Amino acid sequence: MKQGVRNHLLEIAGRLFAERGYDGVTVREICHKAGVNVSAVNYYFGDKQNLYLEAVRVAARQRIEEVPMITWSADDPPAVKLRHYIRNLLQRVLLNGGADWQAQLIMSEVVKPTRACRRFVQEFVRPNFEVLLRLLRELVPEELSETGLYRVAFSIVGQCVYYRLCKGIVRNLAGKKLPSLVHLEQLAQHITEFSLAGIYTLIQRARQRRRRAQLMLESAS
Amino acid sequence: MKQGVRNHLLEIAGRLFAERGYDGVTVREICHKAGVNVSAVNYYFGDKQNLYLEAVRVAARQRIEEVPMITWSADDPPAVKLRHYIRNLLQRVLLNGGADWQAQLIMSEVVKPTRACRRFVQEFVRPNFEVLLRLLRELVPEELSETGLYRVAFSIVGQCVYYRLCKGIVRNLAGKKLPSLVHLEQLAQHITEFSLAGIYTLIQRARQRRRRAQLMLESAS
Amino acid sequence: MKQGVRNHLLEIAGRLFAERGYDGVTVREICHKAGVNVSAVNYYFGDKQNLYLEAVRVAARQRIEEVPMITWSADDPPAVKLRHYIRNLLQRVLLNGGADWQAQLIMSEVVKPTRACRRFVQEFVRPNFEVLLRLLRELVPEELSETGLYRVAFSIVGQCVYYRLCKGIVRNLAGKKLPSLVHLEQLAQHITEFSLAGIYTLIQRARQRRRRAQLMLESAS
Amino acid sequence: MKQGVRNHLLEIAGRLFAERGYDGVTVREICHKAGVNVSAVNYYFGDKQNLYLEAVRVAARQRIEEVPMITWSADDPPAVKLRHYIRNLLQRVLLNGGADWQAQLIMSEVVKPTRACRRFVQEFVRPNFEVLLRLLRELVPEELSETGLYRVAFSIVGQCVYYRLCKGIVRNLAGKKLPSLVHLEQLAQHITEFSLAGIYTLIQRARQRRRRAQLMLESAS
DNA sequence: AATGAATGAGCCTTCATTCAT
DNA sequence: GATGAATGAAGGCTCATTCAT
Repeated sequence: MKQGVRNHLLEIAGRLFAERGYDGVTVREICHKAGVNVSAVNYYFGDKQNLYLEAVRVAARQRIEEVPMITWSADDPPAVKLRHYIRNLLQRVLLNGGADWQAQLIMSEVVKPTRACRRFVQEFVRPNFEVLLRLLRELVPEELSETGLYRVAFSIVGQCVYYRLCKGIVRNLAGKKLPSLVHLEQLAQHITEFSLAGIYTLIQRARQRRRRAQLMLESAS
Repeated sequence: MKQGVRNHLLEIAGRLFAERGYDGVTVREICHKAGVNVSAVNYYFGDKQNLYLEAVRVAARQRIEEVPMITWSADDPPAVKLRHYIRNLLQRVLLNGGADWQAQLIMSEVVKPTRACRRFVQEFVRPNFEVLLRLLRELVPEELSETGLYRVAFSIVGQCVYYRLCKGIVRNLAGKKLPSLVHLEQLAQHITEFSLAGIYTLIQRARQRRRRAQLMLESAS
Repeated sequence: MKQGVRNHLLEIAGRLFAERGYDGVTVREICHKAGVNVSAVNYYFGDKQNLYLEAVRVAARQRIEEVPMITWSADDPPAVKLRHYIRNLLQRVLLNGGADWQAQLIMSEVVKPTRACRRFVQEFVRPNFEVLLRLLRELVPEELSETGLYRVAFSIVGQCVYYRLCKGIVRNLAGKKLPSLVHLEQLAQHITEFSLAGIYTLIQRARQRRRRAQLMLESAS
Repeated sequence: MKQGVRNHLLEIAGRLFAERGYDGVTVREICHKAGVNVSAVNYYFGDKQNLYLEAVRVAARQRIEEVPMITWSADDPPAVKLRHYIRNLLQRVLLNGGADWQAQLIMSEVVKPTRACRRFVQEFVRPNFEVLLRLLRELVPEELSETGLYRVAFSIVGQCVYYRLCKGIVRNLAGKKLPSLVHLEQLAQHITEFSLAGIYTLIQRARQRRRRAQLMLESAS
């Protein structure tokens, strides 16, 4: 029961921070809505800042637990792995049930990292990104430059997180089409296909370049 | 010189708002940094809120003036138009020179619209989006559903705005590769190719579906 | 001791409000003079307005407690009742000891009711006035019109409250005679006699009018 | 036309000050409603304080001009003079047409004199009061003490000014009877009769006291 | 003579935080 | 361990006033 208050506080605070931002929420309101004393925040977390930090941390941890990184069998074809990765990312990013504030909170930090969270956020994002990079390396052998690889990775991630970051805009532009648009499986399918097509084109183009270079080499010899 | 103070105030305020958000900036600081009186904000704009609103408006207007929407000749092939559109969007979104705060400010509103700006932002975003939709309709004839079309549009926009929205993350993950990554022309080229590949694939898939359906129809007759 | 600060604040604030009016007093000064924090007013009363309202309320309540409405025995002659009433009103209205600000504050509201206090003041004044009306009805039977009755009542009240409302003027005009002028018993005696004389005259005049009317009636028949 | 602005300013300001008090009115509003520049008040009057002072002065002067003190023929019976005096006072005090703010403004100062106006107000009130005192001396020969005389004078003045000072209360208590209650002639008639009755009673009582004293003197000799 | 842009003191209030209990 | 009364720094804003024109 002791931990109960602390967790309850984190839950309430996270939700409010996600909704209205750090400055948009007062300690009083958090405590009031949590049904505890005004100084509970300071008592349990020392600081409003620290409460915020903890809330983000908890949000991230819970999100990861709820949607753990998939583990592939080594012999899965890379294209399948990519689909899994994308669906995984979308799951983390898209709303699911009542814990939407978690994604919202994390995204706020991703977009504009607080000084308190900067390192934490990086440590949260980087591993996921490196998994994606390794995965893409399997798809696109040595033909593609490192920079090109990063661009592909960002293209994929960008498509996914857009639905969360610009949620308000998407909702407004989509209108009645919204539910079918953000349908998880279909969306994952779309982004995967769309991206794979892009990747294959890049590969072909790289191959063409290589062949052409070889031909020029041969004709030159 | 009369307009000087007002504009200077907008410049300073916009920069700070973009950096630290509405609540993260005090009127006092704005005025101090602008080298004018504490009550200058109230004098010129009546309100902190109104100063913010005006700053966003100015940012958007300036951004549009600096990077006006391209006008295509009617006989440009759609693929070329798309490249133009994407480069245009990237130009608006990516940093250029000292006026980076403009894009930053607009993006903040796009991600989480203030009540004061909600309508304004929608009126700012929607027209651009509809240009894209019409453009995509030229590329993907009747084969693609409306929902599919929206997904493609969002995929394209998502890739572009990602570099701004997650600027901090991109910078951190890219490290030394950052400059070459965000090189405007190359980036526009990449996203265009990547997206066109995706679009063509969708078209082919749609055609295949149609043929298969026809075959089944013929064999059934 | 808990209530101490709150009450002290009410005392100080009431005194100052009575002296210099609502706008003439700052929250800072109130708190400073009360020896408490600047935000104590907001803490205890939420609002400067509310502090004022409460101060007026307290002043009225205390005044009523200090000088409770007299209760007559039913067989007291009306003239005696009137003397009691007048002395009672004078007591409430005239300065007594250190709590002069209470009467002052109430009178300010009577003269120019704040929107916040309007209803409250009416509810405070009306009952007292109706007691007077009933009392006068005992003195002046059906001979006097309702309007005439009200005029008498206002004449009585006017004489009493004058000493408070125009206290400054009275003090200045009276000079050294002030203490003997505002001597409670003598003043009550004066106003009672003065008013009773007026009332009796009105009654006689009314009776004469009635007799004359009767005579004309008889002579006409 | 030059004086026009100054006078217009005084008119507008007086009206507003009477309505909402010194602190309840801003210089900006006065100037705005007068259709002149923001700094006109400072230009013409140097000060807000000074504008207020002038406004009160003007109000008093105009009031005196509109309702000049009556001059009696020496052989008017004192009772008639008193009726004139009372009607005169009521005229100055009661609302008449659009210039009600003048009386209101003067009364505010009478009730609570500003430091700026204190002496001025006294000089305005005292002469009128002394006229009344002389008049009463004609009615009540040496029988009445000085203090008694003052009490009578205050009783008369109190009845008159009550209708202005407690205008709000009177209006509220009187309800529909208000118009007939404040009818100038009738009200003057009432207060005169009421007061004369009181005076005569005092005289008779004084005479009785004297006779009794004489009788005791004679029986003692 | 008259303007109005600009000033800065000061107001009420909010808020995170502390400290005695 | 937990409370909540009390704090004081700081915030946005209003307002009378000034000064260059």
